[in-house]
Amino acid sequence: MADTKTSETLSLAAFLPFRLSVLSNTLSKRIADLYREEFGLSMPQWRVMAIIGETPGLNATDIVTRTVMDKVAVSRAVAGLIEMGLVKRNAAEDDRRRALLSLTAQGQDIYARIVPMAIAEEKAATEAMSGDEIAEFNRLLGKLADVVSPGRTLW
Amino acid sequence: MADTKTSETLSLAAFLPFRLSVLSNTLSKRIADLYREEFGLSMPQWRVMAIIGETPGLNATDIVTRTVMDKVAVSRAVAGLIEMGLVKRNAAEDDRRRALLSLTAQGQDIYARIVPMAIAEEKAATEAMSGDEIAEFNRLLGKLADVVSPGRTLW
DNA sequence: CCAATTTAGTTTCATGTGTAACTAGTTTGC
DNA sequence: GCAAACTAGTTACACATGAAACTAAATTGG
Repeated sequence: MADTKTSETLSLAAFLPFRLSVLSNTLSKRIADLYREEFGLSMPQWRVMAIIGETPGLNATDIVTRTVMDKVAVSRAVAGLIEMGLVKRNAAEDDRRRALLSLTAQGQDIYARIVPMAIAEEKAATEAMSGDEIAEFNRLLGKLADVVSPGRTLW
Repeated sequence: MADTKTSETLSLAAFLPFRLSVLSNTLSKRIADLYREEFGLSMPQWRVMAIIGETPGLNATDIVTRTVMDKVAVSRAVAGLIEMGLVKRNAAEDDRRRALLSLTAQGQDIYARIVPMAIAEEKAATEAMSGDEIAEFNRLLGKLADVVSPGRTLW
C-alpha cells in the first residue's frame, strides 16, 4: 500500500509552547531591563526580593520552592543582595544550617519602589483586555500550569 | 499629613509575568529534554528545523524574524544542524551572502517524526481545557502578545 | 553516645547565551 | 566605476546558568 507519507507540517507561529515562550521571554526581558537600569537588580535578584518582601523570614529552600528557581540561582542572588545591603540573614536558632532572610531598611525602600512598577507593567501588558478577560486568562493559565506541573498547586 | 507609607506588597504567585514565565519555562524545558534525548537536538536547533520544515528556502535572517531568536543563536543552530546532516545550505544566486536553507532527506525524516510529538505535547498540556477554552486562551494570548510586541503581528 | 545518613547551602566546572567586533558580499551615489 | 555605507552571517569574549561535587550542620538508629 503506497501510503505516501505526506509529512505533516507544523505551524510554529500557532504552536502554543512557542507562543508562550516568545511572549514570556519578551515580557521578562523588558522587566529585567527596567530593574537592572533602575536598581541594578538581576531578574533572579528581583524575584528573591519579591518573595522575601512578601513573606520575610524564609530560608533559601523556601525560596527555591516558591519561585521555582534553581538552588544555585537563589544562593547567588541572595549573596548579591546581601552584598548590596538589601537583604540580611539570621541563622535560625533551632537549626544553624538554615539562614532566615529578610529585607534591610534599604531593601524595603527599594522593594516599596519596585512594587508599583511591577504592577504598572502588568497593567500595561493587559491593557487590551477587559477585567473579565484578564480573569479568564488567569483561570486558563492555571489550568495549563496545573497539568504541566501538577505538584505545584501550593499557590 | 503623615500619610504613613504602608509599603504595598506584591503576590508573586499571582503576578502575571511570573506565572507566564514559570509555565513557559517548565513546558519548554520538558519539550527540550524530550528532543535532546530522542534526537540530540537543542531547543534552538529544533526551532530552526521547525521553521525550515514549514517553509523551506529561508535564509538565516528570515529565521531570526520568524522565531524571534537571536542572530547568533540561529547561526550556531544552523551550523550544528548542517554538521549533523539535517540541513543543507545553498547560496542564493542573486546575493551570495544569503544562504538558503532546507532540510536534507534525513532532516525531513526527523522532522516528520518530531511533528507528531510536538502536537502531542501541545495536546497533553491543554488536556484540561475544552476546545472553546483553548481557542479563548489563544485569542487572549494574542492580545497580550500584541501589546507586548506590537511590531510582530506578522503572524 | 557516635557512625551513617540526610539536609542546607556554597563552590566548581563545563556549557549556553548575548553583545560587540569582524569578514565577506552588495548597494548607493557621485 | 569605485569609495562609502550597508547587510548577511560568523567569531570572540564576557557573563549567566545548571549539574555535580563539596562543606557544615542536624538527624537517625544501633
